[in-house]
Amino acid sequence: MTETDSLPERKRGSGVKMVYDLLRDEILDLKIAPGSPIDEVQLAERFKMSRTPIREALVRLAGEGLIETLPNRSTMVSNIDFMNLHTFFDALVLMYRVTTRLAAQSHRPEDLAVIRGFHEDYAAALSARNHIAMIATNAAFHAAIAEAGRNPYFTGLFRRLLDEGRRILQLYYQSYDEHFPQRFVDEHAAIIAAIEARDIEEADRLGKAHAEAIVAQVQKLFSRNDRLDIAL
Amino acid sequence: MTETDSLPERKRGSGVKMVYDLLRDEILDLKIAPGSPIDEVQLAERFKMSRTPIREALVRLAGEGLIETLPNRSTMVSNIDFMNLHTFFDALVLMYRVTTRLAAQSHRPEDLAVIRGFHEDYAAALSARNHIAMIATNAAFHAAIAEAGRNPYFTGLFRRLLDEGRRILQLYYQSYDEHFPQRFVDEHAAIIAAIEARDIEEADRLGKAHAEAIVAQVQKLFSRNDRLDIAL
DNA sequence: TGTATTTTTCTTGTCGACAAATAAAATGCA
DNA sequence: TGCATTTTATTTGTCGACAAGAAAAATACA
Repeated sequence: MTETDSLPERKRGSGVKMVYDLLRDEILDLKIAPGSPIDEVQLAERFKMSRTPIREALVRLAGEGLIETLPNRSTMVSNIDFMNLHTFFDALVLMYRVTTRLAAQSHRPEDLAVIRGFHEDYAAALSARNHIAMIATNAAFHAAIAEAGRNPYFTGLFRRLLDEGRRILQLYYQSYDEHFPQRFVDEHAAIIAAIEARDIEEADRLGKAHAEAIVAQVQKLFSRNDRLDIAL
Repeated sequence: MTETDSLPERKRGSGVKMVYDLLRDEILDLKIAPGSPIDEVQLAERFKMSRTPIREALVRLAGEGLIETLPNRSTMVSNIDFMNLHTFFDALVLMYRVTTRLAAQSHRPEDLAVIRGFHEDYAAALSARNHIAMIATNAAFHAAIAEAGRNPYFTGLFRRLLDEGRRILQLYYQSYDEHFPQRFVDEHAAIIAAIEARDIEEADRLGKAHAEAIVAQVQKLFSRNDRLDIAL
């Protein structure tokens, strides 16, 4: 796997960010399975740098709860907490509602252009049956709505939740294999309309319904496999 | 300042946590002013360890937004974002409401004992006019309520908000100098009663009112000093 | 004297090496 | 063979040193 550039010239300080970003994506896209061991030395030689910057990237990931560190022993990708899935979804639904409300209330015209952009990206990703792009653009779409609500704290919290949810959605989408429902695209369109009309209650209602529809399907999926895949 | 233990025997891995905890408290209790520079070398000799574990602690703090790092140049304690205070308070009020509601809904008898314990600690700290203890016990009180709601995600988010708010509350309490209002204690008692009665709507209402009362007073304080202390 | 350029200084970022801690393997013993 | 104990191996945590980058100081030049 020679996926690092050949020239050893690297800008001072860029290594940490590169390793962090890459590992983060690999974890959230399930390219590295939950529970997988992470070896500092291996990463160091893979990226052709010392263990120090690798370690810094790992400390950051641990701070976000994406990896877990057993003192003096090993570090591994965090497991998905299937036991408490519903608590995660409760938080997600709440944030969907709050951000959609705020967007309906405080958005500016230029925000809608950004939101529509991601909306189209999502539709395109769905047509192309590209799991990873669907998840990324869906998150970008909702994050853009949160941004339009103009509350940095909510936006920050929401982004964290969306990222955490990437792994779960990944499993969900993988189970489809074919034929994604067009419904999500339509719901997104309806949410945009409500925001543009500054109809706060309608936006809230749609955000809630949208989130709960997703939650219901994910829950249904996992209630089937609960006992089988408990390790993954 | 010889505040580190004399024996050089330190358990492997404990240094990072110690530095992290200590710096964190010093920052949140405003013992280190926002904007203050942080010198790795200085910390290293203060704690009699190498820069490596110091650095790891700083990376963690940076991950929480408590310090900011200028690439290749310097690192300093983050400034309090006075411009966006209201967005922080909106988030805080929401979390007060949500956690109080959930506690009223899902608490178990043993939770109430814990909550009451912190309630009494808070009352004692208020009588003793101990700013720092008041803030700590107040946060512990509300965190205990969140725990009783049995949603780890909400609890985690809420704790982060409460910690972030410690610096603001610190300024707020410092402005009192004397004579703290008994009202907060009474409001806490009312919240406990509503939770115990499992009266969700009342708990929500009280949580909202409690948060908004604090917010209103803090806002009033800062609208006075806004232009003066903008640097701090 | 005032400005541009070089030099110095100071802090961070990275490295290679070593020590501690734990798990795994090997050994001893009944 | 089965179990306890010692030895080895592997991985993490820590260290001291050095190099890069940027600001501050010093110098050159008009």
